[in-house]
Amino acid sequence: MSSTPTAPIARYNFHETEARWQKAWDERQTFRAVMDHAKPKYYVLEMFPYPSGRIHMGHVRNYTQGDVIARYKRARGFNVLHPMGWDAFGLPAENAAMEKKVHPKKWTYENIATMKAQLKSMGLSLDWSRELATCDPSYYRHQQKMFLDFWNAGLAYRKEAWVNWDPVDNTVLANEQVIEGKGWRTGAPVERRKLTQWNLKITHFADEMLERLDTLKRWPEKVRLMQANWIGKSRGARVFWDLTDASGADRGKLEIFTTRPDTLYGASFMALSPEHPLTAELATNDPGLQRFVAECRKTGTAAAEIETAEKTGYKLPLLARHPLVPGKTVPVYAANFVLMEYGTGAIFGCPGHDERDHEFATKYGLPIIAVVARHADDDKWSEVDVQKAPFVEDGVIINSDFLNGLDVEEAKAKVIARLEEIGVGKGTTQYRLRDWLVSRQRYWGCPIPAIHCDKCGIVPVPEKDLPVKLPDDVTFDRPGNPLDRHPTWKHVHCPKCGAAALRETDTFDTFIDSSWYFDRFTSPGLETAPFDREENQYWMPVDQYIGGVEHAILHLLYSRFWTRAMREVQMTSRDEPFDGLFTQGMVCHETYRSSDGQWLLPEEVSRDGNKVVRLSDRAPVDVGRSEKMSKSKKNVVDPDQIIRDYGADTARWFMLSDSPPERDLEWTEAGVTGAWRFQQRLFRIASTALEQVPPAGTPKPASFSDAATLLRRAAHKTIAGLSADIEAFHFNKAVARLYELANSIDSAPKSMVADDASAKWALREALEIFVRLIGPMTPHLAEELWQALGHRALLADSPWPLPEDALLVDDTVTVAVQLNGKLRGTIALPKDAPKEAAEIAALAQPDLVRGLEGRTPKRVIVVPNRIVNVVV
RNA sequence: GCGGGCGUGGCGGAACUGGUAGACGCGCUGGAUUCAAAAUCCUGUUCUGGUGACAGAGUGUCGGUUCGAUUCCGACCGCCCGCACCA
Repeated sequence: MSSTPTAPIARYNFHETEARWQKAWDERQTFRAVMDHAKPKYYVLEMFPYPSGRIHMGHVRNYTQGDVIARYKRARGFNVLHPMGWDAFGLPAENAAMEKKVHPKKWTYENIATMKAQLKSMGLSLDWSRELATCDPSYYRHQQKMFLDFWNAGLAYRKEAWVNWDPVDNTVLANEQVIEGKGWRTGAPVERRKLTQWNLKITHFADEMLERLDTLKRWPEKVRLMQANWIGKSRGARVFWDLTDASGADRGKLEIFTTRPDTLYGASFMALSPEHPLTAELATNDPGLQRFVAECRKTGTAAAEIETAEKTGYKLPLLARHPLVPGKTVPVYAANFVLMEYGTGAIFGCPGHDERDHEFATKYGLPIIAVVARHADDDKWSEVDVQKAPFVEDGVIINSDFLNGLDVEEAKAKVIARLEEIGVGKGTTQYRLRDWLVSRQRYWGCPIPAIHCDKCGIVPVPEKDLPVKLPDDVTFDRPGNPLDRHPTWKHVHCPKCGAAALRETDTFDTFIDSSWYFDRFTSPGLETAPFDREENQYWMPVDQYIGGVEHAILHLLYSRFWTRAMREVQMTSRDEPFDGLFTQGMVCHETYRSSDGQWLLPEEVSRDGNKVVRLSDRAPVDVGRSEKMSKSKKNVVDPDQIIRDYGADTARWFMLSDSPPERDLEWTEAGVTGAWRFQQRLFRIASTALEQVPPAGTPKPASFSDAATLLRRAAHKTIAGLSADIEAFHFNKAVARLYELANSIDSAPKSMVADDASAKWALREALEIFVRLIGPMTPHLAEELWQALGHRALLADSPWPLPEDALLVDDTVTVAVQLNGKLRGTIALPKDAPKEAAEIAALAQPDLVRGLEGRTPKRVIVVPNRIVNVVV
């Protein structure tokens, strides 16, 4: 028998294993969350997906990260809520309806079924019993009810405003759906239209939402900054200027906003937005002005166009009286660079100290007055020539009567006080944030529960009539909103007077659907309310939210608003929905192009030496830089295929390796096979070690050999380090630590004395620790090995290992010996050795002695347990 | 223009509050195993010089603080992200 080769250790069969454990978790409802006041709760949530058809690698990365946290927290004894749902309303469903002649509902639910199966194959620790889809009337009925409550509380209103209109699709577009001035789907230049639309009063909470950003300690600084910039608070003043016509007759007041009231004495013109009501009024009998306004409207909103667009103005037949300088008047223009949406739609021009005003004044030959001088030493200052270029720095106020000699900040306060005193202005705060326009002329969205009655005006749909359900029998043969042309749906009776009336045919922006789904997860299926107060109180807020940084403003801002709106109508007492936020990086891949410019899929090309060729004809391929995976550039890898070829654990492991989770990850074939090989290697290491370890439950030996202690130290240090890494989202470092422990376990048997029972016990201990530590990352392999180790309970139900403190510190340390700050050698010292001993040992270190060349040390710096630096 | 981030081997990336730069992985080198290959195992791998012990250089560039700087400060160069005619 000795000539018979030992049977090769079986390869890890991930197909069979992963399916088996997924079934086990499913059957035992392992991840079902139930309220339990005896345990601390932990709510882990990843941004729910839009059911576009198939999951992509971005999803895989997002849900893997969330699953690591969820499984880890669960092992640490938390009552974890980790739900999943579908952001199921939206434009792509309608586009599919038009292009593929399939009903949006059918298309959406089929996609959900496909994607759910894909997510299940990843082995995520999700509570699927709480699954929801926002397109389900049982979900959106509550949304409609909340909207009515907000309306009632004055947080929802209709207003006429300039909106982005796609002339091909015949619908309003959100700002984010306008890319470089064109509709994102049609590519048609977006028009500006004045329409009456529904808005939510997000500005009501502008200041609170800004202030509270500072308290979101577990949010990325970057996201908080982006939100702060978006809200855009600036302090300044509103100033009223009396207008006259050329003959001096009174023409009313003009209100402007400025952040630089200190430069009021430098005013040389006034400028109105082309969309300002006064401009419109004057245009009625001024064809030249009409042409000017029309011209301004044509200018695109693209950054490049704005940058290069010349400042142009149209002189109005008006003069403005300076509020502080009796007798002084300045001309009034309509100007293309003044935005109606910000401030009051009117400004005063101070060309001496503003780039834009300077350009305008130069063009129209207006006076340029210096009112701020450069601050010099002491109380001195030097005037700056502002004729060629404006002086925009802080300085000392000059040529400004009672403000002279003050610095900018002092002058602002003083001039505001004076304006208020004489009643021509007041200090104010201005926000960049605008109210949230939520109407969409689209079918596949939540109907807005309102009725238009000729007699009663806009009437809310009575609560008993909710939900206003979307009709199924609609057609997509023409562009525009199918609800609007539905034969019967919109014809109703007014709930107030009973007369014939029309239903609102706009639907809500889908960002509303995603503004409260995390609350709904606390009470899925509840019919009487959006959520049960007690359940909601128990589970909310979300402890850890994970998603892409592309939602830094929109979704996260809207959700923060919706939470406050619910508070306003006494549904909750909460201010913020997300306690912790993590924004993950994108998944990228090289791009490939054939010589005729066609994009190629990664699976269509092959590396041939150092060249890349097309598989079909070996033609050379241009390799482009790594970019975010996108269908349009075809640089996508299908998660399904990866899971089929390598298994879910491999995909998960690769997603966590190497790249820090907040940074972009480059998907490579080599990386995946590397991850796969490690899974196989682990299985082999464990199988080999299992042959040597004592049975489960063998008592801990009274003493340990050196080899045993070495391994135990490695294992216990890994517990401590890995726990810290996971808490800090350093998954790449956690992976590196696990490689190290795997290497230790692998080499341990080789250095083990044959009959060292303590080392064998330590080997089992290290293996058990290792298996528990990989549990959150590669749960299937971990369960398999856990069972192989002789455990009957699921690893998913087993607690996280705790390190023995005594094993976390070494009793000897390696101390570096430096000569003039340069490393010469190292010495081994007992931990916490006295400084004197360290110095003596260091000065005896042979490499140092040689380096000293007989010189006497001038000074010796000893940093305990770290370094001894000898200075000569 | 404003705001923010980042520059470390051939590559992805480590390095706690200033204390042995390059952990871990990929790739590559040489070797073992094999008829051969794949897989696996062992060895080496920042650069330059040297057979070698070793020496010198080195974290975008230039300077500063310090016994000691990837880390702190100043100036510059490059890349990335967000916002942008916001008064």
